[in-house]
Amino acid sequence: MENTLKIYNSLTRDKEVFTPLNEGRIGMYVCGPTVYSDVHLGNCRTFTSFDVIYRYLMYLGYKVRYVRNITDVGHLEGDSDEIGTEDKISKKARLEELEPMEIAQKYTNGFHEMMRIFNTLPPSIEPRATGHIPEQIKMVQDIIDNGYGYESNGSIYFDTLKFIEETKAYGKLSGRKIEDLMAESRDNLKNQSEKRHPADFAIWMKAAPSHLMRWSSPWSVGFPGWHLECSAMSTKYLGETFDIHGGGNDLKFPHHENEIAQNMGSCNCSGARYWMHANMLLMNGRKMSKSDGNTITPVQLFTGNSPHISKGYSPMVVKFFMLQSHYRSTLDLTDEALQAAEKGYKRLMEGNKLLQGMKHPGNGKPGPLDEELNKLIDQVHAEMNDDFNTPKALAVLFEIVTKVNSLNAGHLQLTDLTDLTLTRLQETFRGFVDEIFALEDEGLAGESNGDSPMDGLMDLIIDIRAEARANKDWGTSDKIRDVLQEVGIVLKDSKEGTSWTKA
RNA sequence: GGUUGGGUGGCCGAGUGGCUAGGCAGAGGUCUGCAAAACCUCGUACGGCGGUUCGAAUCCGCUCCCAACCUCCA
Repeated sequence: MENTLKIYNSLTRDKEVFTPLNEGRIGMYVCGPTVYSDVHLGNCRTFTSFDVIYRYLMYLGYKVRYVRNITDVGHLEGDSDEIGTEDKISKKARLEELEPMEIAQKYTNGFHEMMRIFNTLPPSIEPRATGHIPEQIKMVQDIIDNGYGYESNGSIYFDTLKFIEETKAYGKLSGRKIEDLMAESRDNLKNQSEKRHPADFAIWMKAAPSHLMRWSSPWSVGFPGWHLECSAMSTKYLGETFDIHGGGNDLKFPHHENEIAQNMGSCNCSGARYWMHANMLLMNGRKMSKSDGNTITPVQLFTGNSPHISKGYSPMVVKFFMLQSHYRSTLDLTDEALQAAEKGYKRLMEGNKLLQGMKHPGNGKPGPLDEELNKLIDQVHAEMNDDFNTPKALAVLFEIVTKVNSLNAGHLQLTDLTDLTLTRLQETFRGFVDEIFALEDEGLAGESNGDSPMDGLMDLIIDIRAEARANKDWGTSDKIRDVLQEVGIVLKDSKEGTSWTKA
């Protein structure tokens, strides 16, 4: 098993050994949401994936600067680049009769709240597009100065055709063939377009009179193009060249391709060295889409208020469900799969709790079991090092859970492993559950510290039931068990006694 | 039509030349007053057709099907 970190680089379509630009430090940029409506569940998957990646990089000891933007201007509705096409934020502002910035703030707040619910860390820097208008104007100017931008009726377009002819550096990320792009007829444009070529894209747009969001620039009162903010802000906070750029797979083209072109076009520098793309969350085998009803909101998922699911699933169950697939694979959300995830999540968390509560009796001897456990510990790290393979890492953790349960049930003996191995096991498991996957324990089970009234109460009830059982008073004993079950508490009998968890 | 990635046992989902993925569901067993939980055992799956190879789910060719992107979307 390899113990060096490998990352699949979309740019080269290959897994590569990861080496940061500056030893010990990593700059990572992830394309954040456009805040014009409630968070989409797919966003949650992408940002949860990158949160685990962020956390794992830190777990490995790197100092990571994680930049994730908020796009609050420039993202147009429908077929873009035409004067008069509405900005998503502006449109929503008009519909809700609010200031554009109120819209941006409202949905940014909602986004943050959802990210908290999924127990993800905030990024180191969360820049907003509207907060970086001067930087974007400067980048437009640089692109013009380098000959890759042209003005047309107050708007500035990126001259993709010229960029392709001179650099051959367009289309690599998305696999588009340059010939195909160039072959696109200029007739496609008809007469209404200001663009010279269909592949050109706006980097600065002159604002229509009705447009609510507008800034002065050397060319017109207007606003920056959609792709520009990421190029400008990643450059500002991470430098002209940085380590990792991430985002959803659907941003690969044209967004990321254009970002690269802008970086090259403005400073002739390459931008990100490793491009990472998270794949789509599907439902019933197809991409979630609001337009055809094939969608579910995070809140609906939690409450069960949706025709697509039979009941609600907690945020951590949903997160666990996501971690059970690789970030580069599509994931199909189904009710059955969620039910399976719910049970799996509980098994994992119960296993962790049992393991953390174990005390080594001393006199542990190394042997086959000890060796096996140490192998598993190495393996779980190796799996994560292999392009953040969370499903495989989880599979290894489940193998450890089986061992832990066997130890607990007395089928295996703690004396067959060393004190050190138990400590390693506990640290590794805790590290993965708490620090890397960041799965919170929603069970609220009877904890060993037992200082809440609930714990005292449960101790009493369990004690009474134990007495009844000792007296073979099965009526009382079963009544306690059944009634507790009805209120959502499950009793678990074992040789060591009885414990409880919330159902 | 072009680009990219897929089709794995009942479901979800890893795996990329020989060696158990894992979770859930299902069957049998152990334990238990009975259950639950836990543990043990079990399915021998890789779209189809050819080819390469001692050996292929894994490589090559053909073919069928699916998804995403190509227009805003994580």
